[in-house]
Amino acid sequence: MVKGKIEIKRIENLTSRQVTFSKRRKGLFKKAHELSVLCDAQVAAIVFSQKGRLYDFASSDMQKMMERCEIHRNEYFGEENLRKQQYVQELKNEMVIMADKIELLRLHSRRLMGQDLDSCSVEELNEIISKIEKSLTNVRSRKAKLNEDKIEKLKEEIAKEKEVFNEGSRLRQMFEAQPLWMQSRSLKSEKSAPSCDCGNMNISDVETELFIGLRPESQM
Amino acid sequence: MVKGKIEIKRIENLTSRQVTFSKRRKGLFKKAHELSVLCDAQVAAIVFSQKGRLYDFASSDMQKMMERCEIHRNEYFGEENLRKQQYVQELKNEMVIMADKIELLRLHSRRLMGQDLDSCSVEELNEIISKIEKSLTNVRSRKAKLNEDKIEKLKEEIAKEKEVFNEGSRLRQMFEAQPLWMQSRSLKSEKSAPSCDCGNMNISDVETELFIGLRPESQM
DNA sequence: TACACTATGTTTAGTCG
DNA sequence: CCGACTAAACATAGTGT
Repeated sequence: MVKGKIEIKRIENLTSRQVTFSKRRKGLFKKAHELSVLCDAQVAAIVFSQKGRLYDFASSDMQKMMERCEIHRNEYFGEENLRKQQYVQELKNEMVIMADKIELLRLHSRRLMGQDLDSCSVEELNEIISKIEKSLTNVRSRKAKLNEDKIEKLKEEIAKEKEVFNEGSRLRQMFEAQPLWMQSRSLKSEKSAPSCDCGNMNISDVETELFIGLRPESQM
Repeated sequence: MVKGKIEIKRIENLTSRQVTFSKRRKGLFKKAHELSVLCDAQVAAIVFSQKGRLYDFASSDMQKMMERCEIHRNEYFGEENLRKQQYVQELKNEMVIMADKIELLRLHSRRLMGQDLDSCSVEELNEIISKIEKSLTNVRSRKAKLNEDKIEKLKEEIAKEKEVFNEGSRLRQMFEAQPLWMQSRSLKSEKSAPSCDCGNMNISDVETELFIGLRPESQM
């Protein structure tokens, strides 16, 4: 039984630590109680075990204890609260500004729409008219641009169509100019496979054009 | 030097009590500290003296200590906080809605002003044009109304002026139609006082008209 | 008032059942 | 795991300075 003084540092042995925790906790609360009685003071002791379990002692009502405690720490808390209130106030101010902006924009829009003009002088009306006319010009020119673009596209399409049509009619002309024996031969080859062995034909460019017309890069 | 065990009850002697308070308080905090270190626990001790003075010890951060304490005891506080946060969130949501509204109104205005039309189709442009034309009609008709009102007022003014003028010229005509002797007499009376004793005149209506002309209810 | 001292009571680490 | 035990360490009431 060798009992020596102990170092104040974490007890590594779990069991020892738990036992000591229990004993000393009890001792602490006893001392707290004695202090409160002997000296007529309010004493509270709060202990959280490693596992997060709460043990507490309070000489008088714990709630009152805590309230008094909060008076002291309210300095911090109060600041926090004030900061939040200021933030809310800032938000509200911004909202007022936004609401004004909305009202102004709405009025502006309405005037541009030719409403709420009762309070306008002739000069103001003139200004609005000039704005609207300018705007009308802008919108119309935009529309005109779009329409022109569309027309341009259509023209191109028509041009292409025409191209195809011309190709067709040119071929037909050539076809009609051919001697009859050649016509029948062409018809026959069209009906069957497109493979044609026409090594004995002298109008070779017709054949060439026929294939170029189907290639994507071919243009007028 | 008689030292015996003491009863745990309030110390009546003030000085003794204060001394004991100091000593035992120190002891309590020391024990609290030892407990926290030896057993790796969080320990807090709070002492209020009779005078209301606060002494406290906390093994780790007091704020954290209190927060953990609040987890156990504070439902009201948490709710309060949550309520505030929700309020702030509501404000923020409203602001987002307002911002959207502003953006929409701004876009509407800009379109009405003939700007930012790139993304509009021809149909949309037609709609805008029809709006603007309607608006232009409105504003112009309002302007016309104002101008007409103004013209009406001016006409009235001119009519009054004319009235006064007519009165004057009629008087002049009558004056010129008078015989010479009467003219000189009139001139003389004009130069002197307007008082005229003309009882021997037979053109009495002239005299009457002269006075009626100055009355407010007289009209052409 | 405040500190130092010390006899004595109290607490508790380690041990045992 | 718990409680009991015990001696060493500790805390402190009363006292003196």
